[in-house]
Amino acid sequence: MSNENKNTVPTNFIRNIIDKNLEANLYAEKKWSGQPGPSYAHKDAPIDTAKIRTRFPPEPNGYLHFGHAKSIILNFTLAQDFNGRCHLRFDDTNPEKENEEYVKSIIDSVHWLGYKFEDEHENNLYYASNYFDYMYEAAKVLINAGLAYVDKQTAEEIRINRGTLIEAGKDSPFRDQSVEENLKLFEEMKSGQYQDGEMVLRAKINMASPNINLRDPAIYRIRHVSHHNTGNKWCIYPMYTFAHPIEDALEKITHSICTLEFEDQRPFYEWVLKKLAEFDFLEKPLPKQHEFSRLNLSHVVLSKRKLIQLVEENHVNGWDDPRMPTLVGAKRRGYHPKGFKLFMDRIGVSKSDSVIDYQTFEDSMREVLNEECNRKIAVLNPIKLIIENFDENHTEICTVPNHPQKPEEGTREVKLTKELWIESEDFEINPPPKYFRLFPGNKVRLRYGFVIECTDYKLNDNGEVSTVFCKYFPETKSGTAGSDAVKVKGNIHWLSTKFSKQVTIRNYDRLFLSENPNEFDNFLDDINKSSIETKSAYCEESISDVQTGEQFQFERHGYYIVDPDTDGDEIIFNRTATLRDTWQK
RNA sequence: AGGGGAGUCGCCAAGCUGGUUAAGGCACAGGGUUUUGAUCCCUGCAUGCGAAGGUUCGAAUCCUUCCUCCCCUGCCA
Repeated sequence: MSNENKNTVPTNFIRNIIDKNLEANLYAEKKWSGQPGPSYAHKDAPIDTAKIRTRFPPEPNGYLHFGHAKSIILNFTLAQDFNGRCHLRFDDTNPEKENEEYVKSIIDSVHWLGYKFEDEHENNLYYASNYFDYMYEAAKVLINAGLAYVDKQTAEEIRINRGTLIEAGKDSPFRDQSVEENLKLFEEMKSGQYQDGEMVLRAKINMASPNINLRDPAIYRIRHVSHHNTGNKWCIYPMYTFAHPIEDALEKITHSICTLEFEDQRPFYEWVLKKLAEFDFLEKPLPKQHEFSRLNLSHVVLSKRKLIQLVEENHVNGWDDPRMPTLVGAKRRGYHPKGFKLFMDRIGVSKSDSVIDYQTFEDSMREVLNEECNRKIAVLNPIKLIIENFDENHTEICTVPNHPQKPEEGTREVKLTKELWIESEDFEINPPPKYFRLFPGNKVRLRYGFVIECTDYKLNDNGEVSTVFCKYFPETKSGTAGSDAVKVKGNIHWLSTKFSKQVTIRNYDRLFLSENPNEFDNFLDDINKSSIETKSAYCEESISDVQTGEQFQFERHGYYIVDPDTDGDEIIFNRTATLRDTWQK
């Protein structure tokens, strides 16, 4: 099936791996009972109808950001394209940081991107915390096999004895404790007889391994903390390194895709699965971990810590501030799910560290917004235009297409009168070279209306242009036979001062000035002080019945979305992106 | 003697079981269409694949050495 996609979607190393795995019939006998579980739960189950299984495994300890979008889109499209399934699994093994608010937001964001993990056949929404019994069981399998032990060293001692990057570690004095003793202590850990940090369960591998992750990693710790899902049932919690491979195996994941920093972890991931399969706790085929490089975007900060700081120190207005690179922020900004997908297609998936130009992201959004958005007229920086030879009691109806490339979207009417608002940038007293908008003596077309010629202008007390005067050519009405009798290069938009509505505009710009804000000692020093500009503007009358979330292109300006702050009296628009502008000043 | 990764056009990225002129996208530059200086359409854009050697009729693809960058010493994920 990837053959069909080769023309549209570029291939990547993960697709190649899956192709090979499928050719090798690796999953031909993989069973799936419909519910995650160890070998005994799947033993008599039918062959899995899903050709592959992937998963998106967020920890519910924050809001999803653009980097997560890359992972979500990767995992879900892989599942779609290869006739598989993608699970949404909350990796909630650390009760201290996680909560239900994040769970809800993450589910919303995945849905918003357009992905479903549940349908009439399967509900693939899972929680690692629902596997705690299995993990406890798995830990005992390792203990019984002499492959795990309870260590009473302090955290400090363990750290010191781990050695360094270039020196081997030292064995724990508890490393050769009997299986019985380990079983007893682990049981006591579970039943709450010890304080946080008093002891820890460790895998017994090799304290001299050059890979530090294999120097007897901790796999269970004591935390007397209530868990958002399991409440007070547990006071011991598995570590990510131990829990994750088990979660994948229980769910029969075939391809466990994560970012590059987990590469060193892969040997332990494989160790856990191999051992648990040896003792029949898990059955083959086992999941395989594959790593790709995480998303880096110029002018954007994506570290969870920094995002939290931006919100908590009020440098932005919350997680869904349209300037935040969160998915809730993106939604409010007007960035489109289809734009995210196009963007991901464009940047590809590889293992090399890369920084993508923000422009690539923004341009992907422009491409889908151009397609998706109907047009409206708005005057953002108004000055008055008076048509001297126009009857002041006359209202001329102008027919305006809703989308120039999509006639099926229909037309609407806009009223033209003697007194209009036009954009102050569309008039110059002394125009720069090649300027073809309005200036004294020049002709332009009032878009969808008449050709006019500038006759005069008036300044206000500050010396700024306040009013422009012109005459119009009645025979040049757009859509009529003689409309092109007078040729003009320029074409400007306008709104009747009588028939227009005042709205509020929030023009957003990038939050950080530098390409890489992370290079600053304090990234906050790089914040763009003018990343938001709020102003009042005029919009055509047809705007009055819009709903929150509706998006438009304001012709010759950019893409705008109706903000949730909108209420009956005041319509608020957020600027998603400007139009491309090749007319450089 | 730490280990694990990565280096192909300004930014991404195919190709890498060696074989005609090194895909494609974005950006950029020209041209065309256009009642958005938007969109759209055409054209151009690496004798070069981190560097140097080597093997070969032939190397981005194989070998050797070197250079640069990223990740790893949480009872975080």
